[in-house]
Amino acid sequence: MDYKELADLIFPNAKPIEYYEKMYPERDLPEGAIVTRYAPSPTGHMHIGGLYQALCSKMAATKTKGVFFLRIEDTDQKREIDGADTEIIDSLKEFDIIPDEGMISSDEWKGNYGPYKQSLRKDIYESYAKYMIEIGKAYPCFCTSEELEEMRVKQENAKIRPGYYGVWAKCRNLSLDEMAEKIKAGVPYIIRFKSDGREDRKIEIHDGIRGKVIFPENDLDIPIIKSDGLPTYHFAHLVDDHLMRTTMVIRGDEWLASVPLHVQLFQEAGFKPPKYCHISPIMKNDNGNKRKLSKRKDPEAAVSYYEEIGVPPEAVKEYLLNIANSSFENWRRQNKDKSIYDFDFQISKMSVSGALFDLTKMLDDSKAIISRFSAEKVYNEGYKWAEKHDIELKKLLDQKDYALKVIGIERGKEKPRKDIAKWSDLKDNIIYMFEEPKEFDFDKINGEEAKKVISEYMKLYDENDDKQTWFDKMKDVAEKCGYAREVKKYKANPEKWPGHVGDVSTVIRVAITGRRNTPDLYEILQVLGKDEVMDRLSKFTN
RNA sequence: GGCCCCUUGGUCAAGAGGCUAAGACGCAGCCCUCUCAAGGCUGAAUCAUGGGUUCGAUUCCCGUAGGGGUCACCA
Repeated sequence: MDYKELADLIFPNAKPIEYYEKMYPERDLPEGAIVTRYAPSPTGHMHIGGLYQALCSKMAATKTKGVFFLRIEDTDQKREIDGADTEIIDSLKEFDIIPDEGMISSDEWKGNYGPYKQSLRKDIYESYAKYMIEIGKAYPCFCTSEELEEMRVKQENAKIRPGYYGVWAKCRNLSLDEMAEKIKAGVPYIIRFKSDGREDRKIEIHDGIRGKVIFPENDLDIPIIKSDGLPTYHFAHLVDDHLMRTTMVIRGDEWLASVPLHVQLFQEAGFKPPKYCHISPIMKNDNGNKRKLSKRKDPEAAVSYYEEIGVPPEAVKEYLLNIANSSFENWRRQNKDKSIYDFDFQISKMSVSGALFDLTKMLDDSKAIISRFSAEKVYNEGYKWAEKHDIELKKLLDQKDYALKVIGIERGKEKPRKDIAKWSDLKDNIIYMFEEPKEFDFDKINGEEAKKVISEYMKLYDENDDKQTWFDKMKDVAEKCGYAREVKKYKANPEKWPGHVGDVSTVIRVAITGRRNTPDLYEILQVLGKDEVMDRLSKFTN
């Protein structure tokens, strides 16, 4: 019995790897092009950290005219959640982080290196597992989970490093004949990697974000094929990223400690390892303690949260990009209308320590983005959101032509209004333009005095006035009622008048909108139209 | 616990052996021919800690503390 015979016994039908090597050739890409991927497990809702990884990967690939693909890592059937894969696909679409290749539904994909879903690649893994056995780098292990547990307890009690290695790796030293015998006898087994690493030797790793990191070599004979016949993460990573010709692996830093194993796997298999980039998680301050954003505890960890409160996907991305490369926000200020893909994203500039999530800052980004949207876009996005989350807002927006005018107030100027951070702010922002206010809290000028101001104003009001004329009339009203025409003059001699033109316009503002603070009053009156203005004002004079 | 990584204002952070240690969010104040939102200006606020190396360290080295990650037939 030799390795070849053992391999044939275990995987009699597996194709030689040359078959796949030919099927998935090296990619013909320009110099320096990065081939990278987002490779989530479909185990739950899409997480903001996942979106962050996908964004960074897409940025890196796009910048170098490379390839960004989506691979679904569903080798753990126990943890798999139905529909999670399509949720991931949909989320990426929603955020316009479109993969060049990868799954486009539960069972379809685009691209020449598929399937891009691990459960569909079982034959491929078998070929490569067989290959590993043939070259003497893998072997069957017959230990039961009870035996492994027992071993772990022993190791723990003896205070030695736990794991399947060295003298603890019992099956590693079985003769090939013994292995074959057990297999023929039907003893269940898994396939393990045969590590030649030594724990007392160091390996230097060059991470694309962290720089040089030194680890002990891996000496664990880790499982590569589980008893269900599917590969473990590590082995699937080796096979897939080799065959998909990945050049850069961008993933969460929980994988950093596995890099010695991974480069060893590539080396022993005779393949070229990718460049690794481990990104730090997004954290949250929990009572003074920093911790990873958690799907269970933190609503803001789920990407769906932003859709629910109505933060545009663009804003979420911009915020994430700020965290990734802080020079982004300066760039953005200089390049307000450019696509994010024009930004010179540097994966190496990413922070090594995890950033605390800051919703306030994201909302600030969001305000800036929404302020630059056209009225049509605000209308459309707001409407889409309202249909799902706020039926009353939807009703208002159903008066489309009028709603567009309302939304257009102070929009499209050099300094557009920045007062909407999320669609859930919209209704409160515009409601008084649709419904007459019911409560009026006049400020300085109230009661009979306010009535007088209003009736004087009604005498002069002409909807055809331009803004200057309109404001001059406001000053006339102020003067007529005994207030200062100019704020400045008033401030110079506050004892001379009971108030100024600002106080007077506040009366009109409150009478019309029920609020003391609103956008430009002139524009509001224009949009409301003469009839409505007179109607609202006359309530106070009758 | 072993191994690995990290530590600049409240937050995100730039930075380099010698700088008044950028910028952004937030906060405070002022300005801006009507209020807000903006915008402009100004301000308060930072190099975890103890030792070295050095003429000089926040930057380099070592230790300490704190934080994070990892040690599965999970990814």
